[in-house]
Amino acid sequence: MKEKPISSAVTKRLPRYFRYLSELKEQGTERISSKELSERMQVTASQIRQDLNNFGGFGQQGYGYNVEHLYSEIGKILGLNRVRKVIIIGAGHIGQALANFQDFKKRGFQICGIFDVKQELVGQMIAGIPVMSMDSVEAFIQEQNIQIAILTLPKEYAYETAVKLMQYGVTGFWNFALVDLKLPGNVVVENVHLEESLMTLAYNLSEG
Amino acid sequence: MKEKPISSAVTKRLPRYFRYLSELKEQGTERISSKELSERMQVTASQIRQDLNNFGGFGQQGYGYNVEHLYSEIGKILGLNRVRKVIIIGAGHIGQALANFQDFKKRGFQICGIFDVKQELVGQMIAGIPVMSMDSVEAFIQEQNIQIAILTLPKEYAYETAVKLMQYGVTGFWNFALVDLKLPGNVVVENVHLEESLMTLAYNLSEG
DNA sequence: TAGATTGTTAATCGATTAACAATC
DNA sequence: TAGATTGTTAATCGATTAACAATC
Repeated sequence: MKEKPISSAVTKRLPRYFRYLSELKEQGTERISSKELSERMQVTASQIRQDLNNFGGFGQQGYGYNVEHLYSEIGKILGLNRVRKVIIIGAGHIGQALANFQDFKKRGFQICGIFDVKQELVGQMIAGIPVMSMDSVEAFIQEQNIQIAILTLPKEYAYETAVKLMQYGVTGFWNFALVDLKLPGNVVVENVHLEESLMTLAYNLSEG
Repeated sequence: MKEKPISSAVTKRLPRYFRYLSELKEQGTERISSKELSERMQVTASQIRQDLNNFGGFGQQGYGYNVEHLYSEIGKILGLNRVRKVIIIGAGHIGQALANFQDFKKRGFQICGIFDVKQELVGQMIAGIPVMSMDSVEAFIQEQNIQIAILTLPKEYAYETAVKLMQYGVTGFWNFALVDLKLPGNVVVENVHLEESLMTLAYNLSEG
């Protein structure tokens, strides 16, 4: 049983396939060929077939892919079929916006609490979720069995906080702080570096 | 004069170089070799030298790179040395969070206005910026010479709105709506698809 | 069956890494 | 000068695209 590791070039494209399939499903489209999908998505049909075949043969010669089935398979591959408990660290503007982010539920992410070091924020409700003190985060993670932390705190505190949260049991981070978290051990970090995205925009604008 | 197009693999790494150089500068480091920087950034020294040499020879044999100088050069390449006028379309949670995003100013992005179709939001102040009606966006863009629009509106309206804004004079979009904006003509679109980032996190968590 | 379209192998292309002569 | 480190060419690696036999 040799596990062939799938390149991140491929896995980063999965959510986009998932999105297009979700739209096709809503439109009531029953089947789609790699060629048709490639035209919509502006990629090559070859790439679509190669990508999907990393995970299995979901299509059928002469027919294409069944939209409903492929959608559900990619959902499973992405791990969207399970529920995950999440906390937000930092009740600032971005933390608040994310607490109100409606897509979480749809994707199995359950926001259980928001934490902040600022005592004056504690007790406040954000999107129906109470802001709690960072003092209580350890007990909360362990009692509630929290897996994921969303980091929306100043970059200065991101690393030390992440290390502590790991020790309490967190295994995944959605990191909005502008640092590269080099964490020891087996954790997953997904970065959203807004500032870098903004600079890329600036660069491309400067090109003409 | 043959303009060699620089691959996006390279240009997407520039903001990260910029960030590390900014940190080095703050620490007071005067010079750095590609080898030293490669260790900090966890990339190869070869890649750093290759990347930088797309834009010019910023280093010096036997010495390395002058931090201050390289920082400023990359800033110029990224186009951070000019001021750009920006509006936010959509005064929802993400729009509000971005209005409060402090890094804009630092990078030459000047938020001039926030627009929303909801009349009850009009007149409200967000981060010292007034929310205006979408009815007045055309005149505003033209009078104020707005270049960039940040799209934080429901995906259903993103495309039609973007097309209009283009016609009014906007040349760049920072798009937070979950659609691939295929816009006609010469505009720059930088996407921030939070939902896709979240799915990537889910996928990586599922791997173990 | 004939036509369509997959799954997969082979060819191409581009990006990354290694190596080293040039030079500060 | 000797040592360090660049800029750049060449080698390697990986990802994308093309092609086509298999098959629904």
